[in-house]
Amino acid sequence: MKISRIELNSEQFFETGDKYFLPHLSLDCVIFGFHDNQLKILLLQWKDTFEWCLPGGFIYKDENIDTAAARTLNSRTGLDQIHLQQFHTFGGLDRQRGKEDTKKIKNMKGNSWLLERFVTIGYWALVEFSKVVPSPDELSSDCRWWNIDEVPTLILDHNNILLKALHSLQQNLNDYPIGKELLPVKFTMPDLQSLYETILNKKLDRRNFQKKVLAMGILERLNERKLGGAHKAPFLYKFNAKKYQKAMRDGLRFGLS
Amino acid sequence: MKISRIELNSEQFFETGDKYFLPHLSLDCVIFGFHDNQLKILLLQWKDTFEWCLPGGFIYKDENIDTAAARTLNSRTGLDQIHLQQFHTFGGLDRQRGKEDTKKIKNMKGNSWLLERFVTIGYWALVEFSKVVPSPDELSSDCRWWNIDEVPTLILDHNNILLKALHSLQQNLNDYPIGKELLPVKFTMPDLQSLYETILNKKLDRRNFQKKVLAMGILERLNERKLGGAHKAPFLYKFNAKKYQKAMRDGLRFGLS
DNA sequence: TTATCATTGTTTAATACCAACACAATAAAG
DNA sequence: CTTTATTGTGTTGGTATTAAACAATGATAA
Repeated sequence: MKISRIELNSEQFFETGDKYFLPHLSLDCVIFGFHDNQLKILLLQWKDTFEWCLPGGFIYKDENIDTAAARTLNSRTGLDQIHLQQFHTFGGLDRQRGKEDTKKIKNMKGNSWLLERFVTIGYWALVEFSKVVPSPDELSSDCRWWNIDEVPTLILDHNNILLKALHSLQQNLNDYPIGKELLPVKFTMPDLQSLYETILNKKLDRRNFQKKVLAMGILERLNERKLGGAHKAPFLYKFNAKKYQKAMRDGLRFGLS
Repeated sequence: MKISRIELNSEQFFETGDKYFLPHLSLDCVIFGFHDNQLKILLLQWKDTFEWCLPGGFIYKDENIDTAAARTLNSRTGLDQIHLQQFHTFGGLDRQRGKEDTKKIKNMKGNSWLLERFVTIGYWALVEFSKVVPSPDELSSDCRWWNIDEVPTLILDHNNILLKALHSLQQNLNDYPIGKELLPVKFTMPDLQSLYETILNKKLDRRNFQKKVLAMGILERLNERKLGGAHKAPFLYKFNAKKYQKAMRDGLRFGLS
């Protein structure tokens, strides 16, 4: 489905955005990628204040919130058809930009709807690093990947939102498969293990890990090895799309028997 | 903390509520209780349309969303200091009351802010059945418990919200202790097992269940038995408050080793 | 008063599962 | 060809889970 919406310039946006968007409500996306054995997230930098923040968005008055999240993700990455996981809604009283920002931010006046208090809906997404084309929006000067453990101080409570997203992702690992979205189509067992270790932030046993993920029944081993490394060449694997999706629906763990 | 807020009558509420509350945003509480071996939830009935719905509320412009949820819970049950678990935010385009409702609902006019499209934040809570004093609000004629499997058709997407809340609660059982909020102070092992079976909607093995919950290390067996039953009198237990809270914080399960 | 009943409390056995370890196979580098 | 670091696979011992056996007990009814 093609999403076509009005594009506002920053002045129009600051002054009349509340004609198009739900007031007091926003969404923020924590977009995870994986590259060079490092977990990364996509951050945006404000044009005038140079502050960093999560890529966020607003919800058109006649738009589903999940659709709005997908639209936001698409705008920053160019990607489509990505699973977005809503994980928490943040509604503290501190979620409001200060009046002093109007002095710094071009075109923003003291009565802008953006200076009101906002409740924000948090989503996270897993995307394939190499497929992303980071794109700043009208209000930002830069959009780029940051290593998860080098993220700077972000505006408002965005560092807290990131923390909660990471925690939600870690919880998710126990119940749902992961990797299809973060890895290239063909990958090795060490690649997958490294991904898990990075997200969970701990070392896993190589041999038991292999047994566990194979037991999930969502992997297919190819008759190919990844050559070029300094040592024994590991097999390449790919996900079985059907079984992967089934596991995404039904989950991998089960409760008390 | 005592919450003191303006009380509006229904006419004022319909006409000027948006002066006090965040527009387009609401919250809904799925309040679980347990009685006669049945899982129950608290529902509210609209005065004029006789439709049933989840007890919901709105968020004052200078109020934290979690505080608003606690206030709503308190208004319907009289209870304080209850853990409220936010589980999902619902933002479909169908979340809007029809214009025809103005004909049925007294004092509601066609331009009421309540007829706009709403995004709602879902919370669930576990409460002790016997301590609740169900109290309708200004707009509702009835407030009472319903067995979870006898819940009628609710307004908008409230049946779906309930379903998601139940699922979230079931997931929660795997990772966090439960029961302190739903059972009286002293209870038997069969009581606790019955609670788990009801929520999970499946039978559990009596002996293994006992071992499992005792292994959690949050129960204390009293030198008392529950007499009056037709057969062997079971021991009474109570929760160790400190250990229970620790388990609530840290969880009971751990991820991949 | 006593046998019966249904349920509870505890123990034990069979099974599945998992962390930890051992060792052979192998691609690249020298 | 030998060395090296890593990968692929198998084994082991311990732990957790499931399942079953059996004794204990409070109420009920003969």
